[in-house]
Amino acid sequence: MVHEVPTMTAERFDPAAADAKWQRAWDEAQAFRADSASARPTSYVLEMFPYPSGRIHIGHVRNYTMGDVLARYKKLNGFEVLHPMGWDAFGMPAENAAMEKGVHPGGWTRANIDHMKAQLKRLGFALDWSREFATCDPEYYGHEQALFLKLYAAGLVYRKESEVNWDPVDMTVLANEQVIDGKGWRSGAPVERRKLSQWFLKITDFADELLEGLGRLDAWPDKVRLMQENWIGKSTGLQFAFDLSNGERLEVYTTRPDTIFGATFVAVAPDHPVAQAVALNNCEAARFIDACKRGGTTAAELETAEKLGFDTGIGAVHPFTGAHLPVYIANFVLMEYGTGAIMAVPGHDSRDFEFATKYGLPIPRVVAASLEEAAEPLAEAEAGEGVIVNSDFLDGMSVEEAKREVIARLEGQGRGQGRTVWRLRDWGVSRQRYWGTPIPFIHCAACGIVPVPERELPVTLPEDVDFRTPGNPLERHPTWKHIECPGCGGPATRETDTLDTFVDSSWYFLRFASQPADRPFDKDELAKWLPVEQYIGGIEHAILHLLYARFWTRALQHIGLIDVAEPFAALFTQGMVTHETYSREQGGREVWFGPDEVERSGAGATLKADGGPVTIGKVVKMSKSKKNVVDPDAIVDRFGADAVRWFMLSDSPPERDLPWSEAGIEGCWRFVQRLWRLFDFADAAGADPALDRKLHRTIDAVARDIEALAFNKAVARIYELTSAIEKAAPSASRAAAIRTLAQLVAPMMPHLAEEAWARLGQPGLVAQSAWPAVDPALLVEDEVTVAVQVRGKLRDTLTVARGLPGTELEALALASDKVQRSLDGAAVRKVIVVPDRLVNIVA
RNA sequence: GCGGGUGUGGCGGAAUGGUAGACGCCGGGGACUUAAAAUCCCCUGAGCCUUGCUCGUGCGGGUUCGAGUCCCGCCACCCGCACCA
Repeated sequence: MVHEVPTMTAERFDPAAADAKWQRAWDEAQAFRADSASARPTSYVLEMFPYPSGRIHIGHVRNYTMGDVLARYKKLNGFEVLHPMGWDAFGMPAENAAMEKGVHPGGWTRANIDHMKAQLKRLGFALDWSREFATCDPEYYGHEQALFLKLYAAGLVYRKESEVNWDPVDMTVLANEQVIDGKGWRSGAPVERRKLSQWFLKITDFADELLEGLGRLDAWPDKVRLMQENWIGKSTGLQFAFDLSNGERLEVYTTRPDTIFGATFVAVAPDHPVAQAVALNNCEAARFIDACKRGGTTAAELETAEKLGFDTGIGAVHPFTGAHLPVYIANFVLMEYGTGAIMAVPGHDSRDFEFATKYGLPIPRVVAASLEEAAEPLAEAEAGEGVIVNSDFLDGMSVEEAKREVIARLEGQGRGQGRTVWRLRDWGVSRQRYWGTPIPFIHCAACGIVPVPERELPVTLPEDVDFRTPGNPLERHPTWKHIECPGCGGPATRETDTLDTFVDSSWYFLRFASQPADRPFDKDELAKWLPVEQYIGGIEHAILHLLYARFWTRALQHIGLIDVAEPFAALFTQGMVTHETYSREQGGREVWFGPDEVERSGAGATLKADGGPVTIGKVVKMSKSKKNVVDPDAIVDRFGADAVRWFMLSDSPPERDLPWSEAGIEGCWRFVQRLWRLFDFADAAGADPALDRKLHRTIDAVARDIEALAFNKAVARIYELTSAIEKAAPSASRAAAIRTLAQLVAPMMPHLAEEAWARLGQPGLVAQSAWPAVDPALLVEDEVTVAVQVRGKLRDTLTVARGLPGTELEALALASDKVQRSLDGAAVRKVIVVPDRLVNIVA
């Protein structure tokens, strides 16, 4: 597939020439510039902007190709389309590069952006580059600082001393969301707990709204909505106080007040004040608490962790029965959730069951399938629905009735009240890093925390920094942080923490839509574009990025800066690009080879270097360690942008993984050439009604498939139409079909489409043409094939005029030889006729 | 453990309860060519007693004239969460 022939011929499409030519033509025509003043209906198509790591990954190519098809299609349909691109440019890798290679994070980042931008340009994406920005541009992060100060003024930003997740390798604080199985999401190092003063965003103020809003995001994947719902973690229940035998009171929280008569013990977290108090005079208790703290926090350790408890000897008085329940310190109770203390109901909670079994505590049943089964023993905790039993005044009630009754009674006693508890915590945004947005605050010994005055924004990063020692270079910088207090004029210091980079990506879609110099955005201009009509990206952002972006949007709406509540009307999460792996046992270990080191034939594969066989392994996500990566530049060089784009859209549904294969891309390359040859035809006269129908059905189907993001189906339709055109005899219909085909493939193969459009003598750019109109009369066939079944099994088919009455269809079906043979003389009992589709004869 | 998803030829996958396997890849056969590449045509779920018949959408049941599709019960794999009271 080497392109020795540099010129375009009727027989051969040359992407090396065509791609650059049309990319230049689009640039010169500013074909994809979004005009906020346009009178057309608007459409905002957005793909998650990339982190400038150095090179575009094939996953980016898939993501951006999907968005591009949609954006181009929308434009053909008369929309003013906003399809922007930029760079999520702050973050750790730039600092790592600075530490490893001695380069400046800014220089490293900008060089990466330049390279990746050139890579994206080669793929011919219909992007409005005039709106490009990087989040590390002082203009961008300066506006971010202004927004942060506005949220502060509105009481949505606060500072508190708190125990934080400290990553000892990256030497920074992590949000709860960035701790995975007790390890840092980037470094993988076990996270430590430290006390630090941190900046927080009050996302919990919006917990209810964020949860409720999910219900209206019906163009989001259910999976993502569910993940966010679980993350927000709303639960409703009862908080009430037990009187303790030592004269104190103990607040507990439960979601199952209906099971209160089944409570047989009370448990507190090891760091609960009650536990701490006991430990003061009891060294055995202190030792137990210490042991609990040493327990691991990884998933595996938690799963196997035994339920352990320490009996404090204190009794808790049951509010209804007056019974004294033992109070335990228990390792499975969390201080961070609820009140850090629980009423334990072993009969109906699996953890309590396990604990009670171990310590020989009673396990009464208080919920049963029916009143008759009140005495049935419990073999395991039953958390389901049922009727309340063995519970005094609750007996016979449903779970829901009993919950209401218990809450009402304890509220009446002034002992407790109904309460909603959330799993969601406030978002800690302080990072002890250099390469991020400086948090615009000043610490003054006299005035305390002072916001940087707006006229002094942006607070820019100093250029002269040193990365030879770990930690925050801003902290060590000789002059940067020393400043006069804007309040009292005395000596003060700047905040040296920078913002979590997820803040940068929480409002970039607003800045794309509107970018005045003096403000973050213009409210009226935003109203023209927002919400994003279609957002496309990876499932890995289902919680963090998407929840934060939703929060920022709501917070900005709350303070009146914008008029939208939800930033992304529709969300699509695309699958990964995968590739088979090649390996060989060598010196007792598995050695991996890249696709370019291997010769792949039908059944097997050999290593180019020595001709020996290699094992073809599983098709998995592309990764450096397995060496199963393909480089976008290399494949664009070989096959051109259109074949690569076509591959990205073919075969696999876009939400599933797409296995890359050499054979597959070669097939796409052949199709590009096959299409090209089709455009070499002589005009002819005469109609071809069958081809007309095929064409219009294809236009209609491709449009619906693109709108549903079912690109693989659109691709299949285009293959079918191409075959039909190839087989058709020359006619005016055929000529029209070929012209229309150029438009149908324009969103997917824009370069070939432009070249063909020009070759056919059509005016202007196909990218700016109008999507072909469908003639509804041509969507229906005048002949249909009807299936004829006997006892539900296919025996024959009939080709008849569409709309043939059922009685006639039935007669034709019964007259069929094949039907009669199959019936073999049996009496017909019933005939089901579905006009234009099928006849089923039941004998 | 809880929650969610997926399961269809050698592979990626089509299929408003109505002809299972569209379309692509791989493979096979043929045409063209001195030859190869490219291109074009045909075949390609399995089996059999091959005008045709039987079986076939993870497994077992069910509803229906008719089930890949709906219902019940399993199995396998993938993803998310993780002692959240």
